[in-house]
Amino acid sequence: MSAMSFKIEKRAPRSGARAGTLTTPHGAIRTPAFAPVGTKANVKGILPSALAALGAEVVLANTYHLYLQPGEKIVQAAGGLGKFMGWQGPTMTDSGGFQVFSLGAAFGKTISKFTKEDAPQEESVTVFDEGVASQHGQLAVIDDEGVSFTSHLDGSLHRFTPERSVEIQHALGADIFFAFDECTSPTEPYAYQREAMERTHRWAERSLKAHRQNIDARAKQSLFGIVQGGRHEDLRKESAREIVRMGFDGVGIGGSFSKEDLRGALAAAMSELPEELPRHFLGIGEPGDILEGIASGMDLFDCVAATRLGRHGSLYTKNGLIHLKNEKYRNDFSPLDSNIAVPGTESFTRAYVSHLLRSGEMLGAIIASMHNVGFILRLFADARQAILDDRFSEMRADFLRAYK
RNA sequence: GCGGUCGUGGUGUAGCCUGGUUAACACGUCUCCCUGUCACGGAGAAGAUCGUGGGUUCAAAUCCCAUCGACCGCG
Repeated sequence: MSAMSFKIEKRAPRSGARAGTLTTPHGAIRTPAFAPVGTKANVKGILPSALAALGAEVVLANTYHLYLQPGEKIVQAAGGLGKFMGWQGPTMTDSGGFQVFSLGAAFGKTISKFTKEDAPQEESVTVFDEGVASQHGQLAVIDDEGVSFTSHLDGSLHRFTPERSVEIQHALGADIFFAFDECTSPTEPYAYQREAMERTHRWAERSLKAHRQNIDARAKQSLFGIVQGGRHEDLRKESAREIVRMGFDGVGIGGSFSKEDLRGALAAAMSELPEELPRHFLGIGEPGDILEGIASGMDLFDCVAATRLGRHGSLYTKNGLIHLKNEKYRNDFSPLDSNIAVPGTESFTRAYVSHLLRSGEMLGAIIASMHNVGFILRLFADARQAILDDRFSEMRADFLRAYK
């Protein structure tokens, strides 16, 4: 018996889009839904009450970060992630797989969720042998059992295995958590993508086993398996089949893509997923990618872009991204987005927030983060309503026409 | 009046003693970037005829003289 239930209420007629409700022990999530990322048990710059006012129904935090600081025992002692951070709704935790690679091995190097096809192919650093590893300040050593890595905080050595990741995530206590996986660089060759994918499958099996052995956790938490396979459609299909076969409560689509691969790799994975399983698109996204994902049948998303872009001075608007630190916004006294009012930020002008950002005031980052998260949540709300009203394709086309 | 210190991009400084390719650095400015987070970030660009005038020298931000300005001390 799963700790969670998922009900699909409406399917779009001309795409894979669907609207549903995911019910967790801490409340319902109306899908398609966006989970703002609260890595270290906080969505940067936004109070939980404000987050709820913006329309968020679920928050995603991170195993890697909370394990390193303050330690999962503290979060457990607080009564779990939600209680610890003062968020009353559903929560999720990511397994730490992605972070071990993006913050450990590649810390400070060029690695991102998306790669640019025209960018020079930088040597990716995901695997070191012991000898080489010991000479690096940052490292991640993968073996079949798990990953040894150094903390990005103090360089200390740590080790994650699928069982350990599950154990930590049980302590964190989120309603939904993810199996520990290996996230490969898209520059790795096909043979390595296959090898990593198969390793991720073995880890998935072990994660599931570890979860099933904990009766208490099983009653309260749901575990999602992660589909890998890089940009290769055959691997994506195979991975989706394997993950589904294992019997997870839901499925996450992981890995890095190039813009060009997104649709194909996604479609390949989706073709193997049963309808009733909730699907989470890990680390996505940007408005265009979100709509692509929804059209493909994804139910859940999480992404740091909204808050990170906001902190760095970029704002989503109905007409596209704007950079508030640009000269022209110094004396632009118009609203942040004249088309969309985001609760709590309606009264601020571009000139004012531009000034706050330029002068390093934290309120600038807060307002911009709130605006962006509110914008994305509004996009999801609109998409969901459009699906219910049988006009998702039109809604998507309309949005993209205005959003350049 | 005398003695001293200092005048280098928007700001603060380095370089000067031991003259020599496109005068360096920080901050600021401008533009771009950010997708399972490294809060306070990354990349690139623009911007100074080195107070002014003369001199020495193949060559002066750098050495010499004068001059203007700022500051300090003594009258």
